Amino acid sequence: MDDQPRLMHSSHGVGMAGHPGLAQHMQDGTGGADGEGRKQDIGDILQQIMTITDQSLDEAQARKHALNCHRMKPALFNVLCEIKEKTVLSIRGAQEEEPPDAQLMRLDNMLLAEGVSGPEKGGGSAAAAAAAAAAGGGGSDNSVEHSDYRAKLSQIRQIYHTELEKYEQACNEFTTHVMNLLREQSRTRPISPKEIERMVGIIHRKFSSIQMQLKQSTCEAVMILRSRFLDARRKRRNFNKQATEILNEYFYSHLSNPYPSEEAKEELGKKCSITVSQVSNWFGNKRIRYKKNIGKFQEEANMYAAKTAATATNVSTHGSQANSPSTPNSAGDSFLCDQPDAKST
DNA sequence: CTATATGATTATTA
DNA sequence: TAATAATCATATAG
Repeated sequence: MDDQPRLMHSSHGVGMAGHPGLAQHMQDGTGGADGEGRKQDIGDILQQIMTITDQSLDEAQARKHALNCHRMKPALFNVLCEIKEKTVLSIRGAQEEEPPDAQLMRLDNMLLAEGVSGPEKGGGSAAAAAAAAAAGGGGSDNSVEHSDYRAKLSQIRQIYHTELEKYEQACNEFTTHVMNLLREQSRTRPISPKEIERMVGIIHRKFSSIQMQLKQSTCEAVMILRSRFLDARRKRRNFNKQATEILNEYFYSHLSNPYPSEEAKEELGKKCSITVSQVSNWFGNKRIRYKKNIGKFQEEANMYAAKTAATATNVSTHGSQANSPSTPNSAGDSFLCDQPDAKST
């Protein structure tokens, strides 16, 4: 009873001022009579552990078998189980959280939306085309225009699925392997189902992080593909001369309020054989660019003013209109009300 | 090849 | 929700 405190201090005398150190005690042995035998045992075991890597596999197997057949083995195993039972409580509950990872969900959603991870549309390309046409609501050339896009997309899809399957398979393989290993080991050391479960969880997490990389890169590829094929900016064509003529005529003849109504837009679109949204784009661009640099458009403005004047006179058969087109902006250009900065160089 | 023109998209605003 | 402003990506002129 009074042995314990003495063990701590007796051999050192002056107690090291702070760090007793476990190794120190073990080396000292403290001269205890009962420690001698155990020390010997521990030394033996350490020796065995140190040399275990030098042993051949057969030797190790033989030793393992011998241990397994040892008559004390069941009893020792029970003891191990008991100890483990007590200590396992501490590690349980340490890692239970499994957040559904927003990043992964985003990727999944996107892949699903792009039809990469969705159901196989198979050879039913006709059905897909029909669906696309129906969705487009009249874009007959839509499917033709995007056929190579879809081809590339399905290529990506195939790669994605192949890789995914490969990872899945590898994961299963590895899991099986590890479980076999654990089962094998559970003959010599106690392994709870919980631990196995945990191990499987760890493996799955690792593999799913790999899958996440795959999904990430697939998403990137799809995005690049999209921007390459579906971005209308990449295949921009100028409107033909006549169309711009018509649009400019309207713009400069409504310079004080160049905001065509929906009806007018439809009319213009029909005349120029472009869509209403293209008309809207054109007017949006025209307004902002005109406002930004009126000087640059002066000439154009004069030209179209003259032109409309000419057609007007043509219609009215009256030519002597004192229409001076040199300063067309002097009138109430109400849409210019807010002049930010006339960048005149 | 460089600079400008131009149609389309995106973000912001009222 | 449409207009605006900024920006992109190409077309075209020089």
